[in-house]
Amino acid sequence: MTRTFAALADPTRLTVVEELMQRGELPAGDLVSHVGMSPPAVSRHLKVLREAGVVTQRADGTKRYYRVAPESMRAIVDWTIAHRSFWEASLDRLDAILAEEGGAHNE
Amino acid sequence: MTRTFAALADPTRLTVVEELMQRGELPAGDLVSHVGMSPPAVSRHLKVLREAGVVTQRADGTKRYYRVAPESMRAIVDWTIAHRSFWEASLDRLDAILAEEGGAHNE
DNA sequence: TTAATACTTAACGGTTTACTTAATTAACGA
DNA sequence: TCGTTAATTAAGTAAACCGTTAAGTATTAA
Repeated sequence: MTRTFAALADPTRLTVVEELMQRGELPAGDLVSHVGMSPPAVSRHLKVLREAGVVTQRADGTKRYYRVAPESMRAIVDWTIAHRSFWEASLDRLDAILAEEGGAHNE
Repeated sequence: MTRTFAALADPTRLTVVEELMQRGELPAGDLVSHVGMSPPAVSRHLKVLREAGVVTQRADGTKRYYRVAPESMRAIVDWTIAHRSFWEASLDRLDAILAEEGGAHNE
């Protein structure tokens, strides 16, 4: 889990992941021009994401197409769900306090 | 968002956060004995978590009680939800493939 | 086979991270 | 006030991270 979080802890990598989720699949070159950084730098970031299982690579000719591995996103969702009882309850309580302050009750 | 992920990208800090979510609230000292590290090291980790908004601190006498800020967990949930259409669709498709392979359909 | 394209790996330097022990601050009790 | 407990900040060091340019690999096309 820490490896997944570490992969998303860098602004460039987070941008790449969000771009890939929006566009579906992109070659490394497109990501280079999108993040405005040297190809080697982007290549290293992609390697980190790959080794963390956040993205997968597909080769076609000289191009390497990348896409986000949905399982990795699911892993994050699952982690939050595993501790849902904590933050859900806490936020419900917060909601209740705010509602009471506001003078209204959401039953 | 990267700051939150970075805070959770360290094994010691993730352990601390999970422990705090389970137990609700703990003084720094309890976390020190739980993670088996020197007090200064844990203190620095707690500072990182605090500055990332992942935990909050409450002073009582000489003790500093820590708890997880539910908003930070919610922020992660919201981030996954913002991109849900991507990973949900992808995994549904995967589910469909697996279901077909298994010979069964989950309507 | 030679050249061009797409990308990765190598090598290097500067910054950040994460631990250690030692020193410091703050609150409480005798 | 003095000493103890709880925690933080200071200082120092080794490792990891992130960017660059230069060099290498592989695929396509002339």
